[in-house]
Amino acid sequence: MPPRMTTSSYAVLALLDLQPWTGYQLTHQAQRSLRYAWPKSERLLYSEPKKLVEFGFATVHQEDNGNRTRKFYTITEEGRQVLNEWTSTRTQPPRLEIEALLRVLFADHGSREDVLGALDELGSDIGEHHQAIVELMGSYLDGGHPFPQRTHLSVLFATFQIEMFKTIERWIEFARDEIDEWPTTQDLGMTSRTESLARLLAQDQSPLNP
Amino acid sequence: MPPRMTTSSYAVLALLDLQPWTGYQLTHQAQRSLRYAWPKSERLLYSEPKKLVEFGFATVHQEDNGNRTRKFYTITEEGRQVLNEWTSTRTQPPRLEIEALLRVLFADHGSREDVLGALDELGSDIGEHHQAIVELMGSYLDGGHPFPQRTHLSVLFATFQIEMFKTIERWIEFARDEIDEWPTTQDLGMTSRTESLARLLAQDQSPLNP
DNA sequence: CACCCGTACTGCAAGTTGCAGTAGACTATA
DNA sequence: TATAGTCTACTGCAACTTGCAGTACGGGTG
Repeated sequence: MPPRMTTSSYAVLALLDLQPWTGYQLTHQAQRSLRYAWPKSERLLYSEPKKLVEFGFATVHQEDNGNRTRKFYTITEEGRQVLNEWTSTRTQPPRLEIEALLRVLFADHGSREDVLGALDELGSDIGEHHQAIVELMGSYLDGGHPFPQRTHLSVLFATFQIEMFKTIERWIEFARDEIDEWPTTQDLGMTSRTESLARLLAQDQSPLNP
Repeated sequence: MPPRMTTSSYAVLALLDLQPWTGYQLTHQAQRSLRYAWPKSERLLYSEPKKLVEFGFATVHQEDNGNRTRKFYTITEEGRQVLNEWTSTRTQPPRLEIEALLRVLFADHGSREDVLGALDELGSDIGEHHQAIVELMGSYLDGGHPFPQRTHLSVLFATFQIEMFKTIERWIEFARDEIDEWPTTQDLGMTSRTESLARLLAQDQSPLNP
């Protein structure tokens, strides 16, 4: 019956520590800034601040804007406290959900075009976010960080994203080249190319960076 | 009321296409082979084959093993058909959930040791799986693939994993070095190091591979 | 004045997870 | 030979999370 503080609750609490937000603003801010570390749905992001109020880790006050009201959430002293305590708890293991990879693993149920299409979708998703983060870094240099004292954290985080995106994009190109060599998706087994690949991997060497 | 075929349902169906499995075997097989493309809980993996039977995409038959029964699930012709149709549908966007990164982004609520600890946890999680996949590639070379005709797919998938793991491990080292330079976690803002980092990222260059 | 888009949410069903619980079979050790 | 521990083989349930539909106000455009 009683809900618990989840990682998502702490993520929202950490945003509230920056400034008070409305539910609507929180959903947008969270989806922009937390998307590649802790992606959460709009729906959840509306619910979390309510939970925080129940716990006493945030307060809510209404502001009238014409005929409608907006609810602003503000962190409390207790909220700041549990946020600080959270930093020394154990983290959950990482979790990568990439359906396009599943399509590669089971590519033998479809055509070469099918699996290449899945790679295209992955590439354009990643490409969009890649471009966005590069542009964001440009804006930081022009003095555009909304919380300038936190720039060192944002930039270190962005470094991860850029590395990740570049890696995925390089692999997609590699995979496309590999699949272009296949006459079909099925029953190829241990070809000579696959064998030399496996040999590299078994020695923990990267086939992408020669 | 009526459940739908989810990506997880297709993933299980694809495993059933390889051979019949019991629920217990499915959970283990799925967690070994799909873990880094489509990680799902043991609980769900027990439920999915039941759903497939309801849909008529699998059949179940009991085998007696002493005083207990094991339920084996087998794919049907309709199951094979929908599996083939699945390959040309759109994929879901990728989703990376990494709590350790959230700890980096909000590192200013704790000590340098706290955030370094979170990076350690990420490193050992990734390290374990990195080692496992390298060993798996070794066993493939020794003729150990359970479905030899699928080796080309498994190895291409493994290439992704190795690249990903190496990238994360390199970034962790980089981040550790960066954090070692910080006198504290808070309010550093745009230091000269951070600025040169941001400058590289804004030009879409990797600071890790000089 | 109608229509569309952005703001600002809520309700609900279904998908998913973690944990506790149940229970038989096999193995090592005292 | 008793018993403890581990592996096999699941089920039930509460809580967490998502996606979608629905509601409704405000501002700008034609």
